[in-house]
Amino acid sequence: MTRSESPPGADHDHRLCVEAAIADAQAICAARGGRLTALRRRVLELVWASHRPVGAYAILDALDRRGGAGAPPTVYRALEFLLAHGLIHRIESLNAYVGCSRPGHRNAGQFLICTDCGNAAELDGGSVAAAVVAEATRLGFAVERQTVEVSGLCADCTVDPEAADVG
Amino acid sequence: MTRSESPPGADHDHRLCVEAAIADAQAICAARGGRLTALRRRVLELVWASHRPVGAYAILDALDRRGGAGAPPTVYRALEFLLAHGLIHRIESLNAYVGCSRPGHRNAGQFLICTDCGNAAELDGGSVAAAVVAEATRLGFAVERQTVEVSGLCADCTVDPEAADVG
DNA sequence: GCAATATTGTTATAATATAACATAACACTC
DNA sequence: GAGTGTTATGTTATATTATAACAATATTGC
Repeated sequence: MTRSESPPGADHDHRLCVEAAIADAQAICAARGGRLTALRRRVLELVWASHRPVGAYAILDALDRRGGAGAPPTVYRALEFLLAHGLIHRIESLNAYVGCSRPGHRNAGQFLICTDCGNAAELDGGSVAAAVVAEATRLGFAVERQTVEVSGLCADCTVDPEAADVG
Repeated sequence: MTRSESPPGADHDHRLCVEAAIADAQAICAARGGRLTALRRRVLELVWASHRPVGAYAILDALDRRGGAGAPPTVYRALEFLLAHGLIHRIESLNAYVGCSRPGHRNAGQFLICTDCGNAAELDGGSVAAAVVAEATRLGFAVERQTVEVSGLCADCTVDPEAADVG
């Protein structure tokens, strides 16, 4: 249930990420009475297939290949469930979905998205969220939800733009 | 060419916003050799019809009613031009477009979006942008572009949720 | 087992966006 | 001011993302 706070990196063992994500999901669903059905679990695994945000229709295709379900609502409903329980995030600027790296830890949904390798790293967001709230408050605005999506080059791709095409 | 930095407010004279936006656009296009054609100008006016982000198809409908052009590419190309020249912004979380309140001033594209009245106020973004860059840099990430979209209740709607349904 | 609820299947369609190619307008030169 | 290259717009078709509406099935609690 505990994971590194730093971005994925080019050389990590991604199976551990997936295992941890599933374990977290089971724990959270158990605690909250949500049902992590086979379908929802498969969708969660597919979202976690890499650290790159995945489109709903890519998930649908992958399900199809594994003999899974056949229509968009199947996937969108599973995504909706996973979003509601904080197990995944939606990346607005990509219309895509990515696993939440610290479910249950009330993170603000802030992402560094590498334009080279496509990986999205989640920030813990304390200072950025605080700056947002401070600025908003100054203008009399009551913050409910923040979407912070920063694109650029991640550490791996800054060093060697070829290196980091990794799950 | 100079405008208030504060959010629109429920009682401002919106014609001044539109006039200023058009004047800015003319100045910027003149300076940069871009052509603010009749179509592009009409689309810019339609985006500026309010401080609420507008969808591409809403613009298309409005053009139609005024006897304008008839197909999506018409609108999307005009939006693309206006985006490229920094005259409008795209709100990713709404798939919609809103006028840039300070074109030419290299703003970061940060927005406070009221869930009640729908208005989107643009931040100047110094402190938030700085926090983002600081956090990213700490992780070795080179920032290229930021998307910051904060939803919540604006000052007008916090005071009186009925009041601010204004351009 | 049976009723109530939650989940998934299925069909159709809405909403947003772009590709590809044809035509028209403009702007520059001679 | 006719010819030419470039930019802009028109047009048709289609891709991509997402949801509505209703039927069927599975699960849970009794």
